[in-house]
Amino acid sequence: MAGKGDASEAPRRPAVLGDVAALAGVSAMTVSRVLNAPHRVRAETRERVLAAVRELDYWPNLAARQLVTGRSGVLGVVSIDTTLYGPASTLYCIEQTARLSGYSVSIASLSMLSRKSIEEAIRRLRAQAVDGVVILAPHESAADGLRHLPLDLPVVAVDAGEDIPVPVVTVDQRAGAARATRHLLDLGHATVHHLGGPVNWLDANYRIDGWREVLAAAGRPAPEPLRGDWSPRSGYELGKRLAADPSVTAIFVGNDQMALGLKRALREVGRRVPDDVSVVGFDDIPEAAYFWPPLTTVRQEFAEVGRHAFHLLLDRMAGHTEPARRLVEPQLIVRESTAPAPR
Amino acid sequence: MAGKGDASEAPRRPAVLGDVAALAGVSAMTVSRVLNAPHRVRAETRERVLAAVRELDYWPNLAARQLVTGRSGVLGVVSIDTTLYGPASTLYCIEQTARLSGYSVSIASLSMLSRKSIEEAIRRLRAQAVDGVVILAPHESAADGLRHLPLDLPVVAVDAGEDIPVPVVTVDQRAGAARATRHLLDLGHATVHHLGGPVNWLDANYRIDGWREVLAAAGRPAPEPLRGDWSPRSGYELGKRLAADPSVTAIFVGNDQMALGLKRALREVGRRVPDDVSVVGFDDIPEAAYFWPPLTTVRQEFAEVGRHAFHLLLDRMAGHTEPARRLVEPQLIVRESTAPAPR
DNA sequence: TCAGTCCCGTGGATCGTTTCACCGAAGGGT
DNA sequence: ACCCTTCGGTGAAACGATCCACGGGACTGA
Repeated sequence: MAGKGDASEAPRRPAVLGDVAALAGVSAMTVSRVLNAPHRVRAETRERVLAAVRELDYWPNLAARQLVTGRSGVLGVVSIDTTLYGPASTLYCIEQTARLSGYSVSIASLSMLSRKSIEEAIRRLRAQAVDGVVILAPHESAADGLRHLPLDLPVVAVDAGEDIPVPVVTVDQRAGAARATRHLLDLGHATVHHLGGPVNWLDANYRIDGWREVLAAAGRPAPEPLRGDWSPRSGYELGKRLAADPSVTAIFVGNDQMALGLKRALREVGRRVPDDVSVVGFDDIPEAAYFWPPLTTVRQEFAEVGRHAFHLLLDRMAGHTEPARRLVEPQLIVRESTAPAPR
Repeated sequence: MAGKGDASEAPRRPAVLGDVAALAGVSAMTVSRVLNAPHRVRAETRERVLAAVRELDYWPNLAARQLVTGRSGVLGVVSIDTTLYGPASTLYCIEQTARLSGYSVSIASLSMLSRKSIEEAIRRLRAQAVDGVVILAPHESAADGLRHLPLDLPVVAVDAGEDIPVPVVTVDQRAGAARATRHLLDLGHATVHHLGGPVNWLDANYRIDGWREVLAAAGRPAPEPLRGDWSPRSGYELGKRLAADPSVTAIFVGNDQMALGLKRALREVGRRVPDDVSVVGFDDIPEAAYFWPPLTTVRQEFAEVGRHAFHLLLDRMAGHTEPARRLVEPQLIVRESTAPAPR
């Protein structure tokens, strides 16, 4: 009545290293070698061991391994709201890249960035014995947390400020904003208004810097920027103010979602895009090309950011400690929401 | 020159349980009790131990704990493309909920759902000794993977099909689609066309079922549904076909992004929404309220899905094994993209 | 045949925590 | 003064993989 398979499969206890060794007729040491330094074992023996591994569906117990090696093969990612397009994309790409190198990733998302919440998240990840951490910290109040990190934990930050003791990879927000602004000036607009992100978001501030610099270089007045919260709603609310001012003909918006809200506000008062006012967004979310009109925007290569972050982290874990700042170039995507200034 | 703090802080070896016991003047056993069953220790002793814990900044080594208990306090989430709004929101909420109960979450995102890739992801998570797994598997080809899960691992699925040996929590897609379709019929449209998601996505199919049922019940003809890939681009491409047919006056679209693309196609041939044709989407992404016109759509409460998934998983881990199917009610959000049928 | 490699086994220590069985001491209620 | 409960200590054995030092065997090439 044994059916197929051996009759003694009742226990179902997951196989351990010793079982593999026994089945392959080798010692535990050899199995361990096959797993961790395959080239040091003769091909024939190696095959025999691997066959046993497959046969028993053996997978090494990471906890045991970690206990002795001190390494876990797990990376941590701490991030604010992974529902946002940017963090979500970056996270996704970090995970994909990490997996190819045999790492898993554990997440700790924050509903709020502060020194306390970051420290708390790091502690949780560290308790899990992650080998390294990527912090997605596009927030000013995160900087404080980043300056007081435990020194023995490899960390890299994404979109963090300057003056940070860890490597940072970030999209060159300043350059992106500059490109957007210059594009609008080149179209003949007298000046460019700005609807930016929240006050303590670093990207928001860098974008304002880039925008201001270009205006200054061109000798144009820089209107006071408005600050939204990234949501379409805030773009709409603040957009109503801009829409009411007939002198504004060009608006650079801090992200695509707010641009969407802004465009609705413009439409509601009968101002056409791009005929009456030109709009440039930021991010190039998948929807942007299908807004009406299709949105001119600045594309951020989040995938590249993720890849860089991972590789910088690997460097860190390998002991290289030069703090680097890796800039990823954004790209202006010209679509149909911008046009020459009306006269 | 010791400054503040003790002079012997050179070694910096993280404290272990024994250190705490020594400092508090109790045995290791007592420390362990304080950590795992605090009520079994007198308040005074407990305080002394906790003080030592704080003093040494002690955190238990999870690997060691896990090695003996077999529990890791880590949950796994396997998901397709966490960049999509639905999975991202669900994941976010699972993580938030899990954290409150002391669990961490580890992710395994898939670029493709198949039995093989699911098994592989599960294996990776299981090697990390996760205590349980949530699978976000809105895909038909995932069903095969779900039917061959290891029996000893607590699993719950989100958005999975029927006939699955694990608990499932899902939004009631059929009901959502039915509501959308009925809404359009109530407005006097002769029939409702459908632009759906990819063939092997379960939600897409359930939505088609719901749409068909309502049409059948009303005795209306059901046009052949078109199938996109969720992207605005596909909504646009397929939308051109619908836009070219003057007899279509009402379209129910499988998600908001495709609805966006569709609306662009309609606009390009001069058909107005909602005057000439009414459009209903699905998901209620944050942008939907700011599309032009604001999109009538079916809202999915992903947060609730995440919470339910987590609690079902807790049940499973506690040993309750009745397979449940928990339905979350979607909600029709009527905005301005729908109107009475033109005559 | 000899020296030099390369493979692989032995036996046990190690990582840090939980858990077991048992027992002693202190304190409260009757 | 008795019993019972609660609190806490002892000492050691797990958990499963890695790592160490060493040495013996098999193979190669000259």
